Amino acid sequence: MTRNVTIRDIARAAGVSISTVSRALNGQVPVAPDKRQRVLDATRRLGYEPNAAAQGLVRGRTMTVGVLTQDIASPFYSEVSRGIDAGLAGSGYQPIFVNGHWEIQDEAAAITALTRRQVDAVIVLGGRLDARQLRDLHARVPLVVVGRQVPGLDDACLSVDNVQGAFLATTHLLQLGHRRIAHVAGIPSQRDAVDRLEGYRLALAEAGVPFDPALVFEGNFNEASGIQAVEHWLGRAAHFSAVFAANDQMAYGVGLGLYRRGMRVPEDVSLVGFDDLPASQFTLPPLTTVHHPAREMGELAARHLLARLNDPGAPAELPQLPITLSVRESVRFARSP
Amino acid sequence: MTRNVTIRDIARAAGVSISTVSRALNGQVPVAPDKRQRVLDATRRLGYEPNAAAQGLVRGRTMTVGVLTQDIASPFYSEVSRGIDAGLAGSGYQPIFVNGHWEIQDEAAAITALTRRQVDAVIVLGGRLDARQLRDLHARVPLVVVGRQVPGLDDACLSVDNVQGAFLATTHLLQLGHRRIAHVAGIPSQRDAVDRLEGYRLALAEAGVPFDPALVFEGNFNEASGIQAVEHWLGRAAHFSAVFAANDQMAYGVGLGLYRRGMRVPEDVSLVGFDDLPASQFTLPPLTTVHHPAREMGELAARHLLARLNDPGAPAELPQLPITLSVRESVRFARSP
DNA sequence: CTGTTAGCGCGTTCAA
DNA sequence: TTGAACGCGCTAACAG
Repeated sequence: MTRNVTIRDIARAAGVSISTVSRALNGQVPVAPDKRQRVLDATRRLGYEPNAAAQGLVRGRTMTVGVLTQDIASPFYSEVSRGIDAGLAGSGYQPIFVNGHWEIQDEAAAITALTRRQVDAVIVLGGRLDARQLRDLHARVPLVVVGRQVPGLDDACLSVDNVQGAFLATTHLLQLGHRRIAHVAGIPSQRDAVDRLEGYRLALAEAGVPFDPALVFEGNFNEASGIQAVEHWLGRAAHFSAVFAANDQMAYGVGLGLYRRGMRVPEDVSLVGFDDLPASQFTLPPLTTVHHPAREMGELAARHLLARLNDPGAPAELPQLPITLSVRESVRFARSP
Repeated sequence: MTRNVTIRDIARAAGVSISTVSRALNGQVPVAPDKRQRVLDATRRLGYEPNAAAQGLVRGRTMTVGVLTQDIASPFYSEVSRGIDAGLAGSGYQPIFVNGHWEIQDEAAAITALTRRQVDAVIVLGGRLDARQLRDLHARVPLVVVGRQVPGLDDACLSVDNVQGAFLATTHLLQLGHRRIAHVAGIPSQRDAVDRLEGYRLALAEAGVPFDPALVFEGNFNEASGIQAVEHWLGRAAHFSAVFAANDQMAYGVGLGLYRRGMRVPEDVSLVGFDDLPASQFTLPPLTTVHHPAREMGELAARHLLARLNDPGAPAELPQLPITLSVRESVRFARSP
């Protein structure tokens, strides 16, 4: 393409030095009004845009915050990203998103890409990067980890009490009289999954309902594993009146699996999810689910980083966001046996 | 944080000049094996990462392609983005995503942000930017516009034949005996919406079914407007046996609206969507919908740009991707009247 | 094969 | 208030 117009072109066109152009544009230092005007005119006329890379090089700040997400099309992380976008709006900082694909190597490569781009801060959404790598990163740049609790990085982690959320969901079912509650768990290597299973067990224990391993199916957080769970249970004639899925996507799958077998939600089986994705308001029936404040977490992470960027001495403390249950229509009283 | 380690630190540590470091790392020019090794060692030991901004400055290429998307959490554009991500994988180019929020001003600001960052190419997903702005952009940097057909920019646009897609959907319904087919249209200022309405009308005309304006509801591409459409029709006792929604999200809303009124899909009403979002495989029932090759479009856009970046003289031609119907379970024969 | 040097575009001293 | 000059970190001639 044609060579970009640079500050020198503007200087020449306005008949001033490049430092005057710089000053007129950045507006910290006083500049004679007429010269300022000439610079502004030339800028507009030639369509000048300062080169961000050059600015970053000399200023030592690039005004970007890197966001490592796992899958740009994952509904849950998209919500967090949207929050980040909103939290950064108007701050002058720009998010740059990279994908880790839930693969340690991709994640590491993505972090490297961010580092090379000299991002001023980093937000990591989930992922498998181990604690050491994250601590190393934290040592080089302000960091917030969303959706994970990393040992030794507590004040940089923003997550929700998953045990509590699952407890809430299960208790809701229990209070409605359900006793045979099945659970579609998530990937056991992910802490969230483990915690949610834990919350489920805790709630059962508290209600004096025995835990039955046959009612737990290990899924992978995708819709398909919800279907598999139903097939699995029905194939072995397991008996249950409710299902708690470790995320909404698996709950959708459960709904479909049940439908395929001619069973209705909530008439035959009650169903509760986890995450409260926007889509869950529109499923058939609308899904009762644990509300995960994804959007808010993103926004909070962004604002927190901005605060630290503007005042490195600012106290770190990230609050833990409350988790609630969104009660909709996928749950009913258990029929008396 | 602590000052970054630079090429000079490596040079010192390895006892060579900075140009040797550069050469050893970039590996185009021959370097003595022992020196190369010393450089590599120092690099690893000090954790050196080249500053991408500085590289970009001198090379004139930043190895990034800017992606202007509208809403990072929109299921459709996420799919396209995922395709872009895949298409760029391994090329050395990195996508950087910015959001336009379907607001001309935000879009313009986002483009400016990309320009300032000296992106080597741009992909625009939808949006409201007018043809002039896009042509200006095209003049400065290789560009592909996905999901829109911009006058005067034909060889840079990648979209699908929306008329044809809607025609396919409507014809499918007609062939199954439906005569009263309602349509939830999209935002009339968006070309896709207009084209899909057009395809619907064309199909009706070809089948000799009169067009009834009372059966068209103008939605806004969100789930909620699907519900509204149903309320609207039922409120005026409109009579229909099938609904074609201009996108899947509105189709979900239609499904829910119908459910609220005690009507079942497909037993009482047949339903067809447009886009074939991943979620449509798991709705109740799985949705028959026009398959929009979103992922492929993203990938194609990326590869196309890569080709042009590597060989600016390469022929431009972007193919038009075929559009098909994904037949699932939301459609049935019309009951004889 | 290697070191020295000249910029890439910009912000920021330092003098004037 | 302004311009000249320096340097941010790096690559690419240019001499050796």
